[in-house]
Amino acid sequence: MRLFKQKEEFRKVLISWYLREKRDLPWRRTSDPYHIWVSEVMLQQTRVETVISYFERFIDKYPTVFDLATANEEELLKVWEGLGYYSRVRNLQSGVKEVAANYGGIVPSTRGEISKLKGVGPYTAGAVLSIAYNIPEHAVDGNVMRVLSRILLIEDDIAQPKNRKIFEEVVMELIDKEDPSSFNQGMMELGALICTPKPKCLLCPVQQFCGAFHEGKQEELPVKLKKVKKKIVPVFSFALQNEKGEWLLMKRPETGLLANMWEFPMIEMEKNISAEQALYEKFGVKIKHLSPEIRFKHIFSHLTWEIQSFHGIINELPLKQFQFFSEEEVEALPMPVPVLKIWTELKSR
DNA sequence: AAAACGGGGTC
DNA sequence: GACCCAGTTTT
Repeated sequence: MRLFKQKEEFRKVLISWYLREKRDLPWRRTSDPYHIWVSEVMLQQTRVETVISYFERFIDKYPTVFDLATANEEELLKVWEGLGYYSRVRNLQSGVKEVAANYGGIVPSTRGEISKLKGVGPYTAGAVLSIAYNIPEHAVDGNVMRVLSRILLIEDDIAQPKNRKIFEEVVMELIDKEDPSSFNQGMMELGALICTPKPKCLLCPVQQFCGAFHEGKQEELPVKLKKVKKKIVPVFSFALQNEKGEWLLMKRPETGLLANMWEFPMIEMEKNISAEQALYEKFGVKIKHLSPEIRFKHIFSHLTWEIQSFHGIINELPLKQFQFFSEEEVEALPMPVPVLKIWTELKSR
């Protein structure tokens, strides 16, 4: 392909564009591998603008590997609250603990070692190695696959896991050995700013290298076939107070959806059961008066909750496994966004 | 290989 | 409503 003869020119153009146009982001003001690592984990499936404030707060609170290694898990979840994919932060702490214990607090600098850390997959490994240590390793994310599929007219389905290897091999052929950090970040920045799903080819610094542009196929690439059919799950949510005005919250299981987050008791709605019946059957609690609160949908990547929330007062003696919290205590617990939404609504009354 | 795993911005 | 975002882990 044409590009093969112009690899050096491509690198030069890409990197000079990147150095000129790159956004000023907090994690670009540091070379601390741990800080870079944190940013990469936060950025997984998450937009840059969303991550910025979380990153600054997180680094402020946990400036070193050792600060994070010794952090309290519930406090950690609270800092992550609203970011989503909460297993990321538990895996991150697990990985950081290993670095503190087995690597003297120094993030390892080989793909073999860093990839063994919890939460560090092929992308994050390559990103930390190239950005923090300037090692020529591939870091293939959605941006890079989109950019390369267009430049090289790669029509393999990027939703298929086995095809990721194609892009990794291309990057290893193409990467700049002198400045792999700017090369990888340049590819991603290009995907974020120019080679977007709806590409801005007229502004593109590497337009001359782009096979898709020459053939007018930039809108058709990359090929991505996977389609997910989402389930709809109707749920009841019960905000219950005891006679002292305290709130009943329950901690979700330690694995699965929203692991270890706190919520008002929630019940998946079956058949045409009433809220009162559901509450009695699941928790053995009888409520005199259950008043309907807000109804709304909460959309996850793989399912949708249709939430009907209720408010009620518990008069009878609560079971011992139930925990009640004051308003201040509730606010300190990590809660997922749909629960925060109900809570905010209740407080506004 | 496919599904699970959050939340929000955009067109 | 569909897409998709600096993906990884579990099944």
